[in-house]
Amino acid sequence: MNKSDLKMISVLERTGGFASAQELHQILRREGDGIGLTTVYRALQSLVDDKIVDLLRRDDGEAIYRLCGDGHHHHLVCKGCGQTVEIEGGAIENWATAKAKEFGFREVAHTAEIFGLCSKC
Amino acid sequence: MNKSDLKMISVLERTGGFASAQELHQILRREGDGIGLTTVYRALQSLVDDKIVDLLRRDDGEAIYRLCGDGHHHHLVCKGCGQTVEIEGGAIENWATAKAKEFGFREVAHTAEIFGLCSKC
DNA sequence: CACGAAAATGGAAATGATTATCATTTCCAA
DNA sequence: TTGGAAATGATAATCATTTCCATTTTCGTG
Ligand SMILES: [Zn+2]
Ligand SMILES: [Zn+2]
Ligand SMILES: [Zn+2]
Ligand SMILES: [Zn+2]
Repeated sequence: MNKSDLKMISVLERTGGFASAQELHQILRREGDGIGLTTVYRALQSLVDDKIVDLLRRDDGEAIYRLCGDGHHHHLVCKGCGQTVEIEGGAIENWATAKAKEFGFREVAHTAEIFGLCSKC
Repeated sequence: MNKSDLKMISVLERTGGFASAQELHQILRREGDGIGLTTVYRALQSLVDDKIVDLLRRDDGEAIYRLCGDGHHHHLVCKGCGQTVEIEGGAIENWATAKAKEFGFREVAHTAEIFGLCSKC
């Protein structure tokens, strides 16, 4: 956890929803920070490794990042403004376990996200 | 649905699980087909538009494609060999609807996939 | 069959995100 | 203070995907 990591956490907090590495870099530059693009990528990767930020993909494949709470959870994401709500998996957790067992799969993990328009959008 | 589209369906059937555009192109070339990379991308995109193949992303963001049955369903994917089983969403469908309503989201869609190791791997 | 328009094709160049290099700077403990 | 490790950032390299454009194929019509 070095200086750049903290800087990335700070800008992610301020921007709220998602952002790509390139966008975060531009934001910092605009604010007068001379941080290099290389360092932005390195810091984000480090935060992803430490499970402090989530990495997901835009439709075009570009990586986007967001701060993410501890523990296992899922997301409800607004397609309009990017606002993200962390939610419990509820019944999904059992569903995933049951389906995996049914087909003889081991060491299972799962992903589940809901996309839609929030009340403001 | 032109000649190239059918060719891509054929090679996807033969390879079974996932494959990237580059990989599918190489396979066809190896088989003596002189198809161009551009055409491979075009055909795959067309099949995705027609919902005949699924597009998802490798960890590094590269697009991978797979044949996909009709209607809404989810997947159980082997991390080892890529074997994919199409499964029903079951409890997920209600979970997604309920969570969306709870937070005032409209026009919702969802994704859910389970990853693990199949009995052979 | 012959002709022309429209669609399909594929090679080459352009694009753009991400990663690799590498010289320089910053940290920090001894 | 100092020597080495870690961090930094400019630049170049990579590589999937898209764009361009000239050529070929397809296909309906006369
Ligand atoms: Zn919104
Ligand atoms: Zn879960
Ligand atoms: Zn397997
Ligand atoms: Zn579903």
